[in-house]
Amino acid sequence: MYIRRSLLFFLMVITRFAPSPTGRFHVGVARTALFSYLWAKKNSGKFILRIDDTDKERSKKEYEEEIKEGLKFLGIEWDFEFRQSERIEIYQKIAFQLIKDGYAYKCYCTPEELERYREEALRKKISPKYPGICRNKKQEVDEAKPFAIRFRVPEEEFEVEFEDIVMGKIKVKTVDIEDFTLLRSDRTPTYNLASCVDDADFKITHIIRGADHISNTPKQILLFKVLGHIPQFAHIPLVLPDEGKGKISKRAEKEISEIYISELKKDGFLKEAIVNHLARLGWAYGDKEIFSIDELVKLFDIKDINRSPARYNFDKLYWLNSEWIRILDDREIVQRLKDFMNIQDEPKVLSIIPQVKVRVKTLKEMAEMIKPIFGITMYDEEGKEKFLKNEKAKKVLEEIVVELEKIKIESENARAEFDKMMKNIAEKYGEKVVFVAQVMRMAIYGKLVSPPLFDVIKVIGKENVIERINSAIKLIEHQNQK
RNA sequence: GCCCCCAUCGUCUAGCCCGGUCUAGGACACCGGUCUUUCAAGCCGGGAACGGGGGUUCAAAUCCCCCUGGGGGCGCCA
Repeated sequence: MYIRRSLLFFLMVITRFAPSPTGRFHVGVARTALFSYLWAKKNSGKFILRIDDTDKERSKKEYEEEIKEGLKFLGIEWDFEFRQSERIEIYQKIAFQLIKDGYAYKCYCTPEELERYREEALRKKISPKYPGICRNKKQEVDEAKPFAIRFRVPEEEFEVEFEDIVMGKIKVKTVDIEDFTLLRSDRTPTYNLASCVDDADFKITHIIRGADHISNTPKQILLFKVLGHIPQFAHIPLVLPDEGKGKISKRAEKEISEIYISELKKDGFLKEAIVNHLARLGWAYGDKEIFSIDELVKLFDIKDINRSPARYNFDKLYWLNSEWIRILDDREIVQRLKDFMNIQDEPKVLSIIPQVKVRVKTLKEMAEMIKPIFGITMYDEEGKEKFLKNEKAKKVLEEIVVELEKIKIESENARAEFDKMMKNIAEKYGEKVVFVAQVMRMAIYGKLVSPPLFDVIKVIGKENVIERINSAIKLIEHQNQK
């Protein structure tokens, strides 16, 4: 499916997200994907997914899968996708053509030699760029020796200048740009070559990528000029980890699993919240905090992105997630809950959602809070110790059984009757209502925390509740015997 | 060492471009209070920032310079 070349084609915004499948899909990468996607959508353009897998050593299929799954989960859909490994011949052809046209040359320096130059330069504290040894060598010599192909940066001293949509005007002198490699000695293309060729071929209008690519841009512009297509650039500041130093990808190998999209999904974060949070990192729209993806498409603008790096902030993500749990329709919540618990009786779950959704921050927590409705698998130890122990608790429970029998749960004023019952029992045993409530909560839910008791009873059903209370009574008796 | 970028509460940010309306606004987090059968949520309130130094100007968070601090890059990685 190739994008048709038409008049529209030249006006259309085309962005791309070009991850290299050499690592997991984390929030930093996801944000650049999101921004590229938003910009394309906002302009009714196209969004391309390009897998930059020219590094065959490090590229892994599993990472590619994780990236795609992550994008799908977040709702970032692409119009077209391809892999650079499928286009190797194209890059090679162009590299050799560039030699013919005088824009590139063969470099016979060995990796070992280059490494030596580098180390020496670093030791002498001078710029470790390629010294241009092969630049003026006769090109036909040593045809049998392995060679790489390097770009010939113009001799004249001038400034390569570009207007970055986010960063503003950036100028770099040609003397500060080295003769970068286009094709390796094993004939595989480097990132700079493959990336520019593709961006030119697919007529990418806006390259939106991380700020770590700023220093590649002047090189690429030189190459783009030769290729005849220069996109606009928008370099977005990197996302910094929650704490500590260095960029997120360098810390990614470490223990922080919360930065991976797949982990966030597993932990019960909603795509709405993640997207919302990602968008607000380095971008704002007045005082507005909650953005749906549709609103983002409308309101987002690359030029409003901040130039300073933002720190990833879990507290805010949690807050946004709880907000989104409340915003989403209860039926939708039930569907999404299926990844976290087995749901046979949907209506039952649905009926308790309103009481649960204000109490949790993630779907995972939500599932945990709902599960006891279908049966107590174990009693909370601390709660058992506190409320399911002595004779008084037993008496209270027995009393509850008797009184509960009298209440018609479905009737109009059942809730009021229930409240009155609790109060009366508390008074009778010289306790506060809290005590009675907690004893009951432990008996029917097995936990110290639950949705309001009356709602729980309604969902579980009076018969089952009484059964559970009787089990709890037996538990107390059993413990007292010991 | 060289190159590029940045700098407002702890964090994300509004304001900065087009100086006065900023006794610097919002949000998260935090701390009080209130409500309450648990836990939350809600409501009310609180503390909390223009990195430092020079200019320019009647007036600077806003413009200029220096310093400091932070980030990124300097591969036959992407």
